[in-house]
Amino acid sequence: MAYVEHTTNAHYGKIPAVTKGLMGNRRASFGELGARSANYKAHDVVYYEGDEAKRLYQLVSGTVMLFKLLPDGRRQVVEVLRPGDIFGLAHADEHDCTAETLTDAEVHEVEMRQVEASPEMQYQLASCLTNQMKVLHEHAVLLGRKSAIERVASFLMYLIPDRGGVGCIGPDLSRSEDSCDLQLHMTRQEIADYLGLTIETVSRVVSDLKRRGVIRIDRSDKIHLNRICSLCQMTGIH
Amino acid sequence: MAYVEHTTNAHYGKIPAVTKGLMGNRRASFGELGARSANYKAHDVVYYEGDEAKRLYQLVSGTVMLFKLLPDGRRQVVEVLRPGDIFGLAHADEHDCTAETLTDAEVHEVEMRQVEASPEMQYQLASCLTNQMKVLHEHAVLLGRKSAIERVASFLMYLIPDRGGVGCIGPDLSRSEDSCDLQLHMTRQEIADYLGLTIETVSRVVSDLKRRGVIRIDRSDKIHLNRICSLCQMTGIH
DNA sequence: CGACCGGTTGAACTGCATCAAGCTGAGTGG
DNA sequence: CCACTCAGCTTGATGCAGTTCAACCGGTCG
Repeated sequence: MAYVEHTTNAHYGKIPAVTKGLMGNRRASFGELGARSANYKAHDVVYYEGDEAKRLYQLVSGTVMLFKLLPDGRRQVVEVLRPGDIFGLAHADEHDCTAETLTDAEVHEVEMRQVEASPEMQYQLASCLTNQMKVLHEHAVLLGRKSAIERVASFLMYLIPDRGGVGCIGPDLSRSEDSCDLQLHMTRQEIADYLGLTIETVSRVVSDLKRRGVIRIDRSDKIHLNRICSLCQMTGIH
Repeated sequence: MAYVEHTTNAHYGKIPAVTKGLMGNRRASFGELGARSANYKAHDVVYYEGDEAKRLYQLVSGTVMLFKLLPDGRRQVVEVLRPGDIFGLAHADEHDCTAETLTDAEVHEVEMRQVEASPEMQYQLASCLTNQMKVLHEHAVLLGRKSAIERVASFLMYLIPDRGGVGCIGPDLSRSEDSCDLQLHMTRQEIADYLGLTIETVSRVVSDLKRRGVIRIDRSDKIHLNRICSLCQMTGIH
C-alpha cells in the first residue's frame, strides 16, 4: 500500500478552490492579495508565545500546530491547522500561542498594517476565523466531555481527507469505501497534548483499536482505517 | 455588603468605549451601524444548535453562554460571552452551538447579508473574533490540562471585573485591594459544564476554597474573594 | 555494536466521577 | 404562620478511567 501524501492526508494538498459566502465554507487565500510566501521545514517555530505580533499567516500547504505551555511544562496543543487556516492573530500585540510546523510547510505572510487597510483581507479573515471557531468549539467538547477512546476516534476521523471533521456520511458512502490510509505527522506526545491525554493513554487506545480490528498500524505514524463507520461510532457523536 | 451589578460583575456593564486597532483590544459595536436591538430574559434561547444561521449577534449587556450537546446528554459550555462579544457565526449556514442567556440581556442583531456587504462590520467582526479565539485557546488549556482546583480558580479569576481574564496584576494592585465580590449568574451545573467537571466536583472545590479562607460564600451565586492573589496562585498559570 | 529516541506494555495509584443521602431556602397552600 | 414541596446544592462512600512510574521493545544512526 503506497502512501501518496496528497491523497492520504487531510493536512496536505493546497487550499481548495471552492468558495462560498462569508459564513459558508469558503477557504480564502491571501496569495492573490500580494502576500509574501515563506517556506518552513518540519518542526520549525514560526513564532513563540509572547512574541510581538507583526504579521498574519495563512497556511498554504503542510501542517502547523498552535500550542500553549503552563509554567510547570504541561502543554496543550490548541489547534492543528490545515491549508487555508489563518494564524498569528493577537489580541494585545502579543502572540498567545507558539506556532510550530509539524511538516514542511508553505505559509503566506502579510504585515498587520496591510490587513488593517484591506477590507478584502478582513473579509477572508472573518471567513476563516468563523471556521476555526467551530473547530475550537468541537475541540472544547472533546476536551471537556469525551472519554479517551472517543478522543482518539474523533482525532482519527478529523484526519480523513475531504471530510473536514464531519462525521459519518451515512451508510451509502460516496467514496463507496469504508477504509482509508492516514499519515499522522504527529508523535504520540503531540497527539496526547492535542487530546488532553498522556502519551501512554494514546498508545493504549491505539493498541486497543488495533486489537479490535478497527485500524491497522503500518508504522507508528501510518495508520490504516479498516472500518471508518465503526470508528465514527466511537467518537461519541452518534 | 451590597452587590451592585455593574460594579461587581465582569459580565455586566455596557460595551467599553475604548477601542484600539484590529489586533488590539478593541471592543467594537454594531449599534452605530444600524443593527436592530433585542432584549432577552434570563434563560431564553437565542438560537438552537442546528438552526439556520440568518443573523449575527453582538451582546450589549448581560451574559450569554454557548453550548453543545452530545446525543447522550453530555453538555459542554464552549463560551461564556461578555458585552461586546459576537456570536451566531456559522460555518455551513447552521449554528454549531445553542445560545442561551444566563441573565437578562440586550443584543444587537444584524442580518448576515448586511455583514457581508459591510467592510466596517467585517473589521469589527475580525477584531472581536480575535479576542474570542484567545479566550478559546485559554479554555482549551483549562479543559485539557488543568486540575479541578485550577479550573475553578481560573473561572473565578475570569469573573473579576476589569481584568478580562488577565492573571495577577502584581503585588502593587492598582485597585489596591486583594478582595472582591462576585455575582455568578450560573448554577453549579452550568459552571460544571463550562469547566468540564461534574456538579459535585465544583461544589467540593468551592467548599474547599471556603475552608481554606480564600473565598466566602454569601449565597450560592454570590461569592466574596478574600484573597485574590492566593486564588490567582491556584490557577496553574504561576 | 551500543546509544538513543519514540513507542508499547504492565502494575500501582489517584483524582474525579458516580451513586446515594441529606441539607437549605424559596415558593405554595392550608 | 407553619407544613410541605421542590430545585439547587452539599457531603459522604465507593469505583474506575486515566495518570504515574517503570520496564522493555524496535528501529535508526553514529
